[in-house]
Amino acid sequence: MAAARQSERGRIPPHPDVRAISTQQVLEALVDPVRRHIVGELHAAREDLSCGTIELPVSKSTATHHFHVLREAGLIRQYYVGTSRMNALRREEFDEVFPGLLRALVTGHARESDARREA
Amino acid sequence: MAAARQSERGRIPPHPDVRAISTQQVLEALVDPVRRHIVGELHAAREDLSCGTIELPVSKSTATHHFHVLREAGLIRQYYVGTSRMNALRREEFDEVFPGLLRALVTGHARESDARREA
DNA sequence: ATCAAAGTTTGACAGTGATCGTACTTCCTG
DNA sequence: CAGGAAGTACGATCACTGTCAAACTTTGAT
Repeated sequence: MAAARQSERGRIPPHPDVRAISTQQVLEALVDPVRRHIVGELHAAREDLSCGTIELPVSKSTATHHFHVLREAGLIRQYYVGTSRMNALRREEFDEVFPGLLRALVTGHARESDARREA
Repeated sequence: MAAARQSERGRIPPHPDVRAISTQQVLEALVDPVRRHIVGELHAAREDLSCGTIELPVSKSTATHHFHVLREAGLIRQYYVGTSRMNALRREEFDEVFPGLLRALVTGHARESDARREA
């Protein structure tokens, strides 16, 4: 392979193997509402999203922190496209190790978002 | 009803309606490993357990705190029998509002307990 | 060559929550 | 009724984590 693919250029630290992630780590990641929002949006969008396209009520540096935590918890995979860092939900991989968990939480996310909108 | 049942005597504050519990509150309750252990034990035991019969690596006062959090999060129901405070997992109720969540987490609990035992 | 856009890194700060010991309450038993 | 068992309540620590601003890096456009 003569040239590294564009997606690989932006030295993003290696992603963890989901099988090496503990329930503890996953819950610590998902207990934060901002991070749960990110996961919910990625799940609903059904496509990869750049950090910037997900509206968050925090500063950019804080957002970076949250994406970092999600990546370390095996929930998202990140790669660069130009200057944008893309985020992909690691659905299948995650589901194999924590069956039903993502579904259960995203259900709650959707339900409570609806409730907010109706209010 | 001439006499209050024994179970009702020990003024335990009223239990919340599970439908009024947010995902946020549930996750804050379950992110703590001690509390997850309690839930796991209640789930495995398939019967109500007094606070004292669940071994915990913390002091009594801290244990009280954890049971309190679980009760407020709609995960357990408490009642007195003599001087013992019994704890019942609110399975069905909880499952109706957060379908799949308990199952998903207890699965992880069991799996990781097994891993520890094998080591 | 610049410039702007998109994120990252670093350091500091503040709020929260888990923890403990001590003192207190209730209930059962001898 | 005295003693013990089972928890609770209260305050005080202490560590962690979410937050931000400021300075920096990399990439794409003009």
